Amino acid sequence: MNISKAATQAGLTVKTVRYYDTIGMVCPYQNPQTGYRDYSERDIAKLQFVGSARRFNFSIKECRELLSLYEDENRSSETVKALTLQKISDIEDRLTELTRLRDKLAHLASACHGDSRPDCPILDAFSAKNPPS
Amino acid sequence: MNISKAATQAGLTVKTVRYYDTIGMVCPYQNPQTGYRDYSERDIAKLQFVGSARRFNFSIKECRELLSLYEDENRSSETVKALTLQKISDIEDRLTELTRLRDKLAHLASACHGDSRPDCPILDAFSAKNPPS
DNA sequence: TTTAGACTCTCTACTAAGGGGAAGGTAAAG
DNA sequence: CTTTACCTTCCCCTTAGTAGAGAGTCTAAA
Repeated sequence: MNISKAATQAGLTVKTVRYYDTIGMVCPYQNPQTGYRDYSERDIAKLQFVGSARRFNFSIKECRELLSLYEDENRSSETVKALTLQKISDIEDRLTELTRLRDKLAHLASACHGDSRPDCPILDAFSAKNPPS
Repeated sequence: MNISKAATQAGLTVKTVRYYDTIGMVCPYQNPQTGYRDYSERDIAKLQFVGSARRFNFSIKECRELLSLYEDENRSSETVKALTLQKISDIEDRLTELTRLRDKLAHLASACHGDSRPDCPILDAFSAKNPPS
């Protein structure tokens, strides 16, 4: 199967699919005469798998790990679950951080009258030697 | 003031401070004999300002905008407030997205028994043609 | 059979925001 | 005078691709 059809099937762009080949993640048979890539059903499944995992915020490196587990008939689901729980924990850290950031900004915005006058508590906060925590 | 002291005062690394010069954001006087950068008090204030804004998740481009407002005696606080509200909205979008992601992953993790057996609903979900929304 | 258009290939450069380290000049202290 | 600390520019590396150039290939219609 040609790369554009493979990309469509997997819900990815052609560029991305080609990239996944160059980094050695999903490497199809490549016709030595024409250089054209030829994706098998198994390759498509792998592309779909990686696409899903990426949408779930797993990094390329983590996708590699998941993919090797996906292909390993003797895997233990324990390993996959551990990776997933770690990812959840990462996301929650990021959530905490972003929430705090939003609250601080909202606090500053509410203190700023937002009119044509130049004085502004937001800029004041940014220029403070010890910025508000 | 030398770059390392300037960096310390602003809570940034030397590399970052030098970078802010090369991109034209905070450009100190540079001794033409030695090439050494010499940061004034005003430069330090700008570095601190940018550092704060960066910590508040503003991009370099946005920091440039904020910095020019910071330096503009005739600014209106309206502009700054608008930028801040936009940033808050961006953060909230990201929060929504991450929360949804975490919930999906948590759902998958709870369905996985996580033992030494190979069957795993997480991998199943990733390999599904129509991945779970 | 030729040719136009669609598809593919590789290669390079670019993105954001710096970090790491090399090679070499300068300043301050012993 | 020498050592050490600091400074400079330069280049490569990071993530996860995206954009585009120039060239080769495939397919369908004229």
